[in-house]
Amino acid sequence: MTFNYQYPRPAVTVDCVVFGFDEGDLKVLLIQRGIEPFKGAWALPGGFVQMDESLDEAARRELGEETGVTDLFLEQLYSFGRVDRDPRERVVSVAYYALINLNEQSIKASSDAANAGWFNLDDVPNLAFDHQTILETGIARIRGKVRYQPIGFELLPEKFKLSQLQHLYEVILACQLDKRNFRKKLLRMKVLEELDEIEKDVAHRAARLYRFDKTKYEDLIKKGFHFDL
Amino acid sequence: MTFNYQYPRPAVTVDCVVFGFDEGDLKVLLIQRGIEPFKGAWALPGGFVQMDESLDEAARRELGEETGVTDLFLEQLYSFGRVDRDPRERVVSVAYYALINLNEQSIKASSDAANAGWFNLDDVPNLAFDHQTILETGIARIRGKVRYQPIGFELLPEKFKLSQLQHLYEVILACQLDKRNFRKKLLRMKVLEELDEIEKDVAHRAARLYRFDKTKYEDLIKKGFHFDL
DNA sequence: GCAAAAGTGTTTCTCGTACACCCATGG
DNA sequence: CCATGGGTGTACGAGAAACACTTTTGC
Repeated sequence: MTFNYQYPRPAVTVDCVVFGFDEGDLKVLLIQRGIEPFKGAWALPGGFVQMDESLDEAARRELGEETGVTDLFLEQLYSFGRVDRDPRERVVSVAYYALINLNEQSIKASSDAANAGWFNLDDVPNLAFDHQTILETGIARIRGKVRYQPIGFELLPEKFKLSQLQHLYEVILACQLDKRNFRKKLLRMKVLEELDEIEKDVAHRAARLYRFDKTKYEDLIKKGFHFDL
Repeated sequence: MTFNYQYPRPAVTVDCVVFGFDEGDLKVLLIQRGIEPFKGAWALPGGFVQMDESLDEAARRELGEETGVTDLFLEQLYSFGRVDRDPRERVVSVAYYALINLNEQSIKASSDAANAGWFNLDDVPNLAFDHQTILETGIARIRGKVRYQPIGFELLPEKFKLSQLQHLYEVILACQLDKRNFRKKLLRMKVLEELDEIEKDVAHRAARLYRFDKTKYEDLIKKGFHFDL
């Protein structure tokens, strides 16, 4: 069975830049391609958009199939349409980026792809297609967005220490932050809920745990509050 | 002649939200549709992506065909892919937004479309397809982006008065700004070149003209400078 | 008692904000 | 001389930045 159209059409795919944070490093999920072209090369997870699903749905479906994770932060990134970005034929790819906490979730490390793995951002191999560009666009996006949107929390467990949060920002922004100033700033914002719990079984003073309070955050936004760094 | 594919494919279009500023108001360019569906309704300019052009090229070509303007600020906005966004068939639209100065450029007010016109933002009619959503996304984008990227200058003539710039910001951000503080802030940034020229033939004290210095701006960026409001 | 991370305050300085009057020009 | 918009300075307060020591815990 084939489908006939009066004019030629690009194929439409979604590709996902999935960022994970595993208690120290920011990583990205890659899939090793099992078929040509670029067989054996690493690539971003993705696939064709079906006719009965929206772009968002396609991205979420692909991610579920390839990682087993369905409940994550997912946002459209950019669409890539260079004429020759796929050697076989014209393909337009709508890229998404996702944020995931690698401690809480257990990620299905493979699927129909030959292999899958988490790569440290400065240790990424050459990627298939224009996926290097897509990845760079994704990195630029979270670098920019983390400063004025509370997306960092998506990469942490629900309950976290302030030092974890600070370290996350330091990794993403590639800079050093002052502990006291960081704490003052975050706590002054009033978007963190201070929990009664503290971490357990550590060989040093146990840290207090916090939780991001989305409700409070949204209330503040309505009042004109701007999250900033 | 028809084109046959093994799997069905969405059609791919580009749609453009073209913002213009005409010495007082922020406007958007709309086209009155000459054909079904939504014949007679107003819509964003746009059209199908050809197989031999990238998405950016498609947007620029459509804009050239419908407005006669080719040299303008154009940036990808978002891709829209709701399954039923076009009643005829599945269409994925990659939306762009463009900024244009309506004083300097003379806009070809029509083309193959039945009619075209500039609409004040709070005077936009019901739009075809999901173009209302696309327009709102575009408005949200410039509202957000104008604060931390120097895109406002794209809407002004090359040489402008500080009061024009301030008024532009007031319109886009829908707020009042203090004249003295606004001037101090902008001049402190050192991205404006103070020209020797002043405006002519006005029934009041003539204003000094300024020009945005892109080179200085890019130098500052490299040094870690952040444009902000 | 030592290693390792948690937690805490003060000072300085920059910048955001609020605010009112005189200036230049054309008609 | 009047209407219109152009142009300027200061005082206050909030928050950014810089900076070092004590606390708690497990081993």
